[in-house]
Amino acid sequence: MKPARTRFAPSPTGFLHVGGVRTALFAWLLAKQTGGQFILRIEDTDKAREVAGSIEHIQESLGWLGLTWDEGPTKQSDRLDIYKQWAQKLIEKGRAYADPYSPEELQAFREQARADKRPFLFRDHRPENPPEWDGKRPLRFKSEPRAYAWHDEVMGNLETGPEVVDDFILIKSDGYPTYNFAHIVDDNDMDITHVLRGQEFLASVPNYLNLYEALGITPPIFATMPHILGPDGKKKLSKRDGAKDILDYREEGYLPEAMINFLATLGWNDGSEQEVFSREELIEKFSLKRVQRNGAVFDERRLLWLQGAHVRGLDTAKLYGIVGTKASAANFWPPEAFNEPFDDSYRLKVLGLVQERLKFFTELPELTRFFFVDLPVNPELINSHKQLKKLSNGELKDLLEQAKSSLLESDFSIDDLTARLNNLLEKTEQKPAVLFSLIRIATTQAPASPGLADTLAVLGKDRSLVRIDQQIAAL
RNA sequence: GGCCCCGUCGUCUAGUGGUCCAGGAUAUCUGGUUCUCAUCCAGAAGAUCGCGGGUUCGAAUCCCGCCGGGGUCACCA
Repeated sequence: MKPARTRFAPSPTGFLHVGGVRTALFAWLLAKQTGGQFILRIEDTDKAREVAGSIEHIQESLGWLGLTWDEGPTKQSDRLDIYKQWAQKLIEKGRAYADPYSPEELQAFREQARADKRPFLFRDHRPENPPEWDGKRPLRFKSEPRAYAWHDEVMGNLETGPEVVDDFILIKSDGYPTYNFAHIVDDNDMDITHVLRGQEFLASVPNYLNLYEALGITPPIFATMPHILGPDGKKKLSKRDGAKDILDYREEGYLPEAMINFLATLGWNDGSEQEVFSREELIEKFSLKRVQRNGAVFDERRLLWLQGAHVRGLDTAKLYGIVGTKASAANFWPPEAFNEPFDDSYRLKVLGLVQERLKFFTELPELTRFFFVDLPVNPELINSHKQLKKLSNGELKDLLEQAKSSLLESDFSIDDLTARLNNLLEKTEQKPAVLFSLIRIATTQAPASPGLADTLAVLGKDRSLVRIDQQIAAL
């Protein structure tokens, strides 16, 4: 496949949400797959909607996901002269004219069209002798409506009649170009080969096609992405539905690999039954032709599962680097994890034990706190245990004393601990559900923890015995 | 209202005329894995393929109609 030059062209109006990121991802995958370039372009032609800091925020978001750009960010506001030059060409060719109407007059036309239950077309009101364009009025494209049939890599073959082509605005009265005009000039200037964009632009394509012709530009390949849907399965996912800033997922401790896997398989699959993909596999296997035409509901439970799958698949040492160290700008450990005498080796062992039950990283403190702090005895853990609550305090104490005297002799290796725990089972004639539960509760004071022998081995002899004593004293 | 897009288990999806009274994953439920949670394994339940016609020996797959949903008709992108 020839090298593709794709672009992601957000407007700096706030944070990036999953929909925008997925479009960026697909464009990036296409560029990587073909050995082409991925370009970041900022569509800042609407001064009123611009939000300070969003350009940096967008770059931060793409950076987190590893969607690095080869060129840009280029701001459209820096290219005003270029749009004016192309506009001038259109004026000279008689394909652009000044819009003589006031906003109020325009609004009246629209309302009339609405009342007549017909679509509004500006060209129905095209002035016979438009004033010369002074840069203070909007400049409109003089369309030459005709029917179009074109191909969209995702949507397939599309066609429309001439009735949908209209005289849209090229340059606004503030001197800035519209998206409709600027993106065509820019894509041409930047040699963009594939334009990926959301479904909301589909209806405008005939207009663009008409403009491409007037400009003498060969259109790029179009690929229209279906919407990502909210929980109702109908409308586009919105902030109201909980569409979050993509960087929020970083704060919650999601892996960029999991997010990318999730987004890529929301509306795309390779035709096999594979669900978990690495970044490299996505680059290799992605294809626009296999992108769904229908919208897909954003289901965070699927993201959660994928996150777990990626976390489990990671080398523990690598995961350790990701959840952060004391020196990191941010880490996900409970603060006590950095108290004396806990070191990297201890924390690494703890992480190894909780890795398979770790989903997003903000869960790490509740999963691991008891490895770093002697939690107070929680009587509820025994009182609510369906076997332990039947035993008297004397019986419980006796079991713990027996455990203690055996563990006192142990070297706390996994093998020795396992052997001793099994011996205790025989000696006390108790079921694991009783004995192991009791020791587990005594040594962790947590509703859930990794396997008993593993946990004891990591806690070590001193901490384990202190906690057993603590439990005995509380009975 | 015009134009355009879409319609397979709750969700993400496989499927392009027969191997599909529809496969996988997830979510849910059940059982197993010496203790809890998780993982893992096994199993259950879950879709008259939006509806109705037609073409065909045979249709989720092709054709027509309808219904439902969405997008668009901005000096926003």
